Amino acid sequence: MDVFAGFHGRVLAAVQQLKHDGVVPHDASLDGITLEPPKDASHGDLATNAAMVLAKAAGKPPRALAERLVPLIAVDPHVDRAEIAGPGFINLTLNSAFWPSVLRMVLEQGAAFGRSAIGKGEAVNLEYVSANPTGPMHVGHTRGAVFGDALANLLAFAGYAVTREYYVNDAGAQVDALARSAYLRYREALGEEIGAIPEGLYPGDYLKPVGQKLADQHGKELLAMPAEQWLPIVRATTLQAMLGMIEEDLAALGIHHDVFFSERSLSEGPRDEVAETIADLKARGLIYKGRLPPPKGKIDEDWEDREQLLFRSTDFGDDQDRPLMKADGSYTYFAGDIAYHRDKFARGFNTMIDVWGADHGGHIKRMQAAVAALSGGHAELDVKICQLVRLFRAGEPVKMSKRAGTFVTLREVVDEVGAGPVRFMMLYRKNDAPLDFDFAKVTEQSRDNPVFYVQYAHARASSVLRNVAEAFPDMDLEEGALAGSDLNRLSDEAELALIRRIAQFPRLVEAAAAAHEPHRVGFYLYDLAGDFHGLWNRGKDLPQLRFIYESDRELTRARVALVAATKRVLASGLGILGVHAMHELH
RNA sequence: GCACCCGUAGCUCAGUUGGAUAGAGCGCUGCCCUCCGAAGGCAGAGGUCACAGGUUCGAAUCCUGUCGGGUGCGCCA
Repeated sequence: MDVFAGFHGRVLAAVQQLKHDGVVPHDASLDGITLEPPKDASHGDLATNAAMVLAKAAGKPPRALAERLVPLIAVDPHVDRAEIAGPGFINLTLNSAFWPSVLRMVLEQGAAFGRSAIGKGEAVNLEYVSANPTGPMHVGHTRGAVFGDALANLLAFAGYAVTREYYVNDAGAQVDALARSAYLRYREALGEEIGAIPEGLYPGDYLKPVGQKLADQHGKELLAMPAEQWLPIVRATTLQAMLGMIEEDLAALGIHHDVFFSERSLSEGPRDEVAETIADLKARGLIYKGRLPPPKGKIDEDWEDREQLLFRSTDFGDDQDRPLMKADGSYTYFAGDIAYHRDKFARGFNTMIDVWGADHGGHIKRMQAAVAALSGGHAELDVKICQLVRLFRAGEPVKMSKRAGTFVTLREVVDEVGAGPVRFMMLYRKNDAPLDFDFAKVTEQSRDNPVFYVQYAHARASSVLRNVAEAFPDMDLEEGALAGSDLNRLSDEAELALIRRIAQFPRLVEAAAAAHEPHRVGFYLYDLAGDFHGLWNRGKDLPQLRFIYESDRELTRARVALVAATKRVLASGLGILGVHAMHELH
């Protein structure tokens, strides 16, 4: 619940009054009216643009409207002053009783502070990671995994019912290649000399245990079978092993999915959902047989013009219709993906979010077109693209090559710097901007490293609570008890600045959730930590500003309440990011 | 050629969905501290928000075009 919601209501009520008085037309829209803390603190605690938004509809200058609104708003007992400023802003200065009430709210609500109901329990399907199950996860997958997971946390915090889903690409030719690779390892496990792994197969050592397992389970019986027979067996065992490995990799980052959805099950389950989907789209008149122009910009010698089954994605804003069937008669990946999203819709999801890698940006429109088509416009798909991560070691780029086998795995990164720093750094950037990840930087203890800076703030707050327990052993440090302290004693500008920042947390959560942008939480935490450290530093010069002030027990108690509230919001924010809040640095 | 993303301080990036004098960290300059309550602190300089138009009370933000960088462009997933 936004701590400022009451004031927003007050502004809207004032506008209604003007409508009632005939100053503003009844049909004037109130949509654009905002009430938010201004960037510049000299503009008061809250500012509304109501007069400017309504000026046109009312046919009156903004400042004249503001004159009418001010007295209506100023009756609020928490509003000290309402002033007209600039082109027609109304700036509100809240009286000193308001800020302590915010702090009290934080301490009384505890972990619930900042939680929101804007999601209204709406079911959201969030699909992320979905890495091909052909080996361990590498660092390139990490960003999307962390992003998706933090976004899920954020949406849950904002009141959505989130399902975390992993689409298992277990149907393509690559999975057969994987199975053949495992079969070689199986023969190897039985003592055969297999030589080098052929081109096109997966050479990684991680398949050796799979080969061993196959040998343990099946002995030599697979050797006697024709490929059509052993392939499904080996494939199933290998996929299971790969998924187990991926789940472990994800668990190292604290990531757990609710649903692993098999691509293969779409067409090999009890129903052929891909065929159903195509029939569905056909019934809607969105499928036809036609030809596509050859791809431009590069010469493809294998290109041959042919008639194929196409989906009319151009009807929904795509710039080309898209094929559903390959030359050999099997479905394209896109056809399966449509069926998959149709399945999500059938499961009751009207809001879907997919997290994809940068190389799939060109597929957004067609997938959104498909979702619009198969849901009759009732479902919405947002696709979040995570740009590349560039790895650095002390400023030097880390060279990676999949072919040379020098790529860095997710596990290596987590083992080296820890899950928390990895998560925080991966989230400390907009998802659609490239990200530099420096192994040295994330473990550095300085203000330059936001992970450390935020963790330090939480640890420092914890430390204060430990110290106060020594100075005042009988003081009840539970949040609920601290809420009862005399918070009016907090009057220093640095203290108020910190409270103001805390007060913004609920609004920030809602904005970040609405925009699907978890990175905003990370930046907020950095600012919050800055305010907290700043207050601490003032206590360095001015001992009377220190949190623990032994000659004034009640003042100490009020300040400790502020520290506890800060700690709470830091912990909640870190919780959204999925980063464990540390009580001590080491 | 087309589509999408990006272009903000010397560097790395935020910018509350269109608000007031565009912010932070690093780097730079100057001053202070060396306290023990763990990252030293404070202040300052630094900007044509790539460029040109448009929309309106008001644009870094929305629209059009240009330039520059990235990604992708049927039968891979």
